[in-house]
Amino acid sequence: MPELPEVEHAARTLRRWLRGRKVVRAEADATRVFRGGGRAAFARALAGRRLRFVERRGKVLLVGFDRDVGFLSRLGMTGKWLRRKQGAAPPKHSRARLVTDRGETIHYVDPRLFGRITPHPASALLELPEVRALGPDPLLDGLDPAALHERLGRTRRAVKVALMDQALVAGVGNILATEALFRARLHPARPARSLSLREVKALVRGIEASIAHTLEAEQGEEITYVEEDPDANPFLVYDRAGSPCPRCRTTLARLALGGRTSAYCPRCQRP
DNA sequence: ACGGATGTTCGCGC
DNA sequence: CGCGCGAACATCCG
Repeated sequence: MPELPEVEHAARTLRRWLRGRKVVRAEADATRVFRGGGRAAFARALAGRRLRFVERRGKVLLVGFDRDVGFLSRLGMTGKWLRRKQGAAPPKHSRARLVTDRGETIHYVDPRLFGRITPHPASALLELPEVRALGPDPLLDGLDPAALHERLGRTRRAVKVALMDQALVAGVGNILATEALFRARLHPARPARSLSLREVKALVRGIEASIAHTLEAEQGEEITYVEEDPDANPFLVYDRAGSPCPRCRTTLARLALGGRTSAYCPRCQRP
């Protein structure tokens, strides 16, 4: 479930679940989620701690508690946080848990184990190299078309590959890049440096519109992640290769770039 | 059964 | 150093 809009939704949800709450017990199973160490520290340090903040930077969640305790959470490809009432059966693939003073359990669930939880002092989270290395966050910082145009002009990569570089823009993944390029009518393989400022402006609008669109789809019941909605692909072109373009009805094509596939309209998005 | 999936990271080669 | 490519990670789904 992880790209900027989904992670933003996860942050808001986690914030609501844990606001004002104290963690009475924390558990962490021995899995790759804690690669890099900190599994024992997670369980030990969080017991008795009260939430201070849940922040997001790009696709990264930063969770802080009192006494300067905290952790960073990356959801990888299939990570998510879920809440279960007292006595409820744990969800499948629960990898770590926070039991609150209301008796609820907040599970970190991750079938493929691509996600990661890393304990750090709460005050250090924003200063971590992996957080500082992130480019501007479209929601928190906004995107400056002139600055993005300048950055895109410095690479020989395809615009879609450049867009997914977290140092250029934080939080854009395969879906968001695919959707934003469609909205901006830009071919995914266009060299990033070939884009005019006018085209970059359209791209920024495309990114913002795609984020807003996905966030809207996420708003609903507390555990309703878009991905879990069977048969409800809320995207314009992502995963729709072979279907008609929503704009001109031309059959959408598929293209692989940087190991990821894009759907695009060969008529609306010319090379 | 085979292939691909919203991410990150590493090694290899040019 | 920049960049493309493939692989690896582990599970599910069609």
